[in-house]
Amino acid sequence: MNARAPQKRRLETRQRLIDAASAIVSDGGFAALRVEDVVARAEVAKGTFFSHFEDKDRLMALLIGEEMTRILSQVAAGPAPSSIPAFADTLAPLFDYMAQDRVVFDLVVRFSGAMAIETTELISLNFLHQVEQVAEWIKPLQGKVIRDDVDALLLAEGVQAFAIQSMAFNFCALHNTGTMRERLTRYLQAWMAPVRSAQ
Amino acid sequence: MNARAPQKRRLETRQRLIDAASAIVSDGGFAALRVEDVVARAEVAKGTFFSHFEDKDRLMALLIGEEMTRILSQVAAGPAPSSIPAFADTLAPLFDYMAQDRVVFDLVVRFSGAMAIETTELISLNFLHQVEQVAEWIKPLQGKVIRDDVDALLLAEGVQAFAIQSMAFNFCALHNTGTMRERLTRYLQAWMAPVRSAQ
DNA sequence: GAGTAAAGTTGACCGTGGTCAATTACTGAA
DNA sequence: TTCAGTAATTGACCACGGTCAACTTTACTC
Repeated sequence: MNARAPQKRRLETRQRLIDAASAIVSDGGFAALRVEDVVARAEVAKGTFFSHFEDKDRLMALLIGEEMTRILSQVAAGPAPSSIPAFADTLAPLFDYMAQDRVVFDLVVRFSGAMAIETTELISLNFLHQVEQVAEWIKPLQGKVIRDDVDALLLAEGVQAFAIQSMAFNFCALHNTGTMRERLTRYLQAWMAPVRSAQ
Repeated sequence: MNARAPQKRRLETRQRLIDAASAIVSDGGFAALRVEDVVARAEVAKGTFFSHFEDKDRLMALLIGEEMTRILSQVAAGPAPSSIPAFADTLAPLFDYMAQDRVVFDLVVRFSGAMAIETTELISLNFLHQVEQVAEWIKPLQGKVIRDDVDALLLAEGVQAFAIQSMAFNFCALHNTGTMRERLTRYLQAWMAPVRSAQ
């Protein structure tokens, strides 16, 4: 019923593939990643690649997901933001990584909603953790510098939505005024600040 | 300096390609679209396809953009929403079309920020028009059922950001509770309602 | 150690998007 | 009408992701 544990050989092969791919990406970027180059560098046959990864995108998603996880845990270990603009600053390393490259951004968006049921997609999990982390930061600030009429989790989801929007605008020819962070800060101010109705 | 006007023959060929592609999409969906099938149906050579469209994605973006434009103008011709939940209802035809199919959604997101400078990408323009339209709807409601401490255009951009987020969650294995519209309505309520600070 | 079933790997092969030098059709000037 | 120059089209060709039946290695049983 449940699968047998993989042999040591398989784990080594898998690691060789990942290492080869990482090396190629680190000089040349994701756009330069070719499956043939990966298997040549890892000294395995092409078929082996696809026995380890469903497709090329999954491997890229794995590499990106690992890096995002690393960055997020670093961010989470640091100090919590204490004001609304500080949220954009604190999360900047993560967002800069996602927006660094069109290929990366497209893949992140594509995989942020997991591709299929029952998957353990790193990027998708990372997005969940992001939201949880942001919600944790928000809670103690609610009623002070952040509105408290809305659930912290919903606010955190909004932060993510606005972050994606800001990143997309960053690549967009029609919205080329201002930096990503300025734009995001404006959104977050409007989204999270306690508002006194004019009425 | 500026290019000569295209010959009639060229315009006819282009239309034949578009018609062929439309026909294939309408039975089989976007996932079934093959360039070879399109050129076979249009009775032209493969090279002709790529002299008319930069790549296959641009043709798909064109078809999708045309449909989105049609839907948006229909929506714009209808009655304006007069409450926050009504925004989700009024825009539903547009969002349903975008979220109907993974291929469509991915392409829309990819092209919503135009791909390059100086392009006239329909989807990208459509997004701008969407924001303008939504802002027009928002303005007369500000100070009544919608907050007026934030610019209508910024609010409209937020509507778009939340719509994308809701659609993405719709495809996501990890967020499979509730419909897209319910989710969007919750966001919009929090985003646009006049809020009295608890403080 | 021999036998064998499952895991792991291989590489020739295929599908499909995209290229480009060669060819054909059109246009406008003389 | 002729002809040169340009627009439009062609299809053989390539690049690259992905498949799968055959083969090799490993792990387990007796």
